[in-house]
Amino acid sequence: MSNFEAFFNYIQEISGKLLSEDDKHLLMAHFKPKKLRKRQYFLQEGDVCKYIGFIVKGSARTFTVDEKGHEHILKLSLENWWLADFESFYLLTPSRFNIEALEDLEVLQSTNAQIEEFLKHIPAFAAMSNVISQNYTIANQKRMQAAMSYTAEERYEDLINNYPQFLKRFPQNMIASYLGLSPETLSRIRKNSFK
Amino acid sequence: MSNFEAFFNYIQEISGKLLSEDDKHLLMAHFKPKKLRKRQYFLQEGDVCKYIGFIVKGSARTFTVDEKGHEHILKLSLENWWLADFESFYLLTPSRFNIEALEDLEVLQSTNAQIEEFLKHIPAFAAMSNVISQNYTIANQKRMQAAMSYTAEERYEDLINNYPQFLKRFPQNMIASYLGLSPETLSRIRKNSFK
DNA sequence: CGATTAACTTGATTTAGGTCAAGACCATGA
DNA sequence: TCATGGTCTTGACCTAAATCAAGTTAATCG
Repeated sequence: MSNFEAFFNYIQEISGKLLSEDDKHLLMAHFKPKKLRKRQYFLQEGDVCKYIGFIVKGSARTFTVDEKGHEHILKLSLENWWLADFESFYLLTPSRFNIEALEDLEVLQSTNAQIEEFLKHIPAFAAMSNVISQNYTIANQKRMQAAMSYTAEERYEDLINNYPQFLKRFPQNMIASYLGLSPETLSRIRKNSFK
Repeated sequence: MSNFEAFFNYIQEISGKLLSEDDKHLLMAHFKPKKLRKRQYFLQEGDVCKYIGFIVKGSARTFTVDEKGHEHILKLSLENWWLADFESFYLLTPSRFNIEALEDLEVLQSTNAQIEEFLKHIPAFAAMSNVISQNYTIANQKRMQAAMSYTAEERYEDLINNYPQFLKRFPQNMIASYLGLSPETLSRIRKNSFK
């Protein structure tokens, strides 16, 4: 199953450990492939985020809608990223977020209870989990700092440097929302930086 | 050693597991008490964050200084919180942050290499680490959402609800900086909300 | 293929919050 | 004790970015 090959490689690469055949069978037994078409929702506001998904193909956005009906994108996700509202997933509380496929999406998904089992029984999976936690903490810290200390223009430059793939995969208005800008402002920033 | 008693209780409470006498001796052997007076630095920009500290008493702020010389507070920390620039601590890269005691500060500190040992040999410590990672991820997600979708006033109300201790422990200009506001703006917000 | 909808640009105007400046109110320590 | 420096408030002014509006270009789909 080629879906799972990519997934196994990812786990082994990030963790620096090998998966046994038993490990692989356990993962295949409890990660279910799921396909979503563009615009379909992986999670809707108010629902509990029962599943975490590993993105095999496609992209998604995690966003909120405020009282004025404005959308704010918190996260943009691509292949080999994990997809979930972690607050809702860990605590089993209703989510304040929506997660929507921006392109046709293929994920391997599993439940919180299952993840606990993987962590207990698959050393490579546990090691991967620790590395990812670290990476998340670091990325969050950086993003928070950017949001607080940088101007709109600096945040855009930062994105170009850190996530150049985003520019190819996501429409400009999504990027703007991710940066906390109106689409008009981002359009003007791009115009100015091209000279 | 009463410093360590509070620390042990914290680990046991968060992890839901007990520490053996051996565990406690190992922790006491490799967490060093350290005192800083108000205004002293736990970490300076450009240095590698070699130590992680558990705050036994006092408070601190983590901040950057931008090109214009403006300070931005990223984190305010109190008793029973961990103190470090995690990016620098995990990756051993020079830090972009300063960490300064806002009150006389007592921490128990240890190194990255030692933490790895604790994680390997002390189950309660490893469990605590996982819980804290979860809590951090959730808190970061919330804070990012607040920064992106809320007005200055809403962010202040959010702080009152989530961290009421902050108002008693930190001067108003520090709170303002933590919220990404000028001190004048916070002063005006407070004035308006009292009627 | 056209037709419809979504994405992007550009200009005019508004606004939330920042900056600058001055005064009031404090703690702290020699 | 009062001087000194940090903290908070208030007012006048400024600016980065949002909003509103209209037109243009690019995708999508029957």
